[in-house]
Amino acid sequence: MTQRDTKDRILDAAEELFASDGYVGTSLRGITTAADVNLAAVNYHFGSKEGLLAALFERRLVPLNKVRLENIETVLREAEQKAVRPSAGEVMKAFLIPTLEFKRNAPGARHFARMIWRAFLGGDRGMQESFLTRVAPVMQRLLDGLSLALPGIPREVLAWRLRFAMGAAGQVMVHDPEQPALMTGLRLSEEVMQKELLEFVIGGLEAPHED
Amino acid sequence: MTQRDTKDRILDAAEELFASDGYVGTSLRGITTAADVNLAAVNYHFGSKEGLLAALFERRLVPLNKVRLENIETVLREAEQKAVRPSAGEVMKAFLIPTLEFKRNAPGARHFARMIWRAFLGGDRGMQESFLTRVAPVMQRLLDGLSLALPGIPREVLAWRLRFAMGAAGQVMVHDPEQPALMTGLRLSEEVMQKELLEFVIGGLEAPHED
DNA sequence: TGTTAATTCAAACGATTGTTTAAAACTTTT
DNA sequence: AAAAGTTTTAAACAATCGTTTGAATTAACA
Repeated sequence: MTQRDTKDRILDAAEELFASDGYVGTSLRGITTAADVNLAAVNYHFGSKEGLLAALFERRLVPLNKVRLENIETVLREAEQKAVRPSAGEVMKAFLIPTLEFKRNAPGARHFARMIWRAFLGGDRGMQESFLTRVAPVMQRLLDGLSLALPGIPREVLAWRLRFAMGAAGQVMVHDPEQPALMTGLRLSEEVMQKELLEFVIGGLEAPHED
Repeated sequence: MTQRDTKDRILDAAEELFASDGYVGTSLRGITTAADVNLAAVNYHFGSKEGLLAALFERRLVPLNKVRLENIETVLREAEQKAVRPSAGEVMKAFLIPTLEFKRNAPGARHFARMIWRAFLGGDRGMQESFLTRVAPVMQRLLDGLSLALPGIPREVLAWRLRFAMGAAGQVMVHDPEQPALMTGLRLSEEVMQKELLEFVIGGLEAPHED
């Protein structure tokens, strides 16, 4: 089973390099050297550099999105059964908690998390497209949930608040404890940091709205 | 005065291309073609591609930072004179309003704004460094102001909340109305969008904090 | 074990990258 | 108007990019 070995080694090296140097900033030679495989292996196993990127998305994002969507649906279903409104915090946690866990747990996933959020936050062009088409359905349901939770706030406004929340969350996702800090005084543990993110995001989502 | 003409044409073309394709994703040939100047002009006038980037920062970021810092100092000084605490909203507005205005007003500055926030949000490596060293002093004073405004919240937590706020603000800054939207239902005018950002950010900064 | 298929390998492909060169064209100064 | 300085130009530089090739090697099946 050298094949699966080679493919996985390439995927692992690629997501680490894509995360730190970006898609265009990473060369196939850099990847194959890090993975200790032949240069041609990428084109043999994945067809092209773009094919490699697609395989990375398939490996991690698809299962993650499945969990996130299920979580959101569960919150919405339970609220409906009890005939109460879900809270903005519940809805947002249904999305954010698996997302944050995903980054914290799997060691390789951490790099993928950085890569994916760089794409979202406005990074490489090619990445952004592959990424957006895959998360769009999750975002839709998330927005549905927030609409239910905060009926006093127009949907367009909520769409923007959701995007703001994503921007804030991205700061945790792209944060690398090993890298020099963006600001001094950012020395919180990952867990505390994530609790703080939830506080901030919920505070922002539920902020009073005037027309 | 063909010289100044050439330099400015290069700067204008560069900030537009850097904004949409990133630093590594943009070639000098693309820039010089768009600027309608000879390829060698970049190296002649700016020394190198990196020198061009530095010149871009110098042209826009330095004066912007000056305004932002003055605004923050004014808020802090006035609060001190009145012997009251500044509000988190006041402090944050002192930074955000010139920032958002900067994007909205100058037509070329819009591209620079996108470029700069892409750098902050985790884009190109070289950009991030040039950028961070220049905004660090502004961030420090901003954090000082927030510490005054919200004495009940530890400084490390505030540092993270500030970073979250920057992540949220980045979503407005990188937003391009001409580009396909990240989510459906994001069809607000720039002004409304900016008002919403302030609501969200202040709500997040002032969110209740538990240890 | 012999045959076929899948994988790895070194080498090269053309295209594009940032940068340099030296002559030509243009300005400014004397 | 001649000289000196500045800017523009076309051409080429070596380096690197993603991709392809065909032979060498390994694995799977008969």
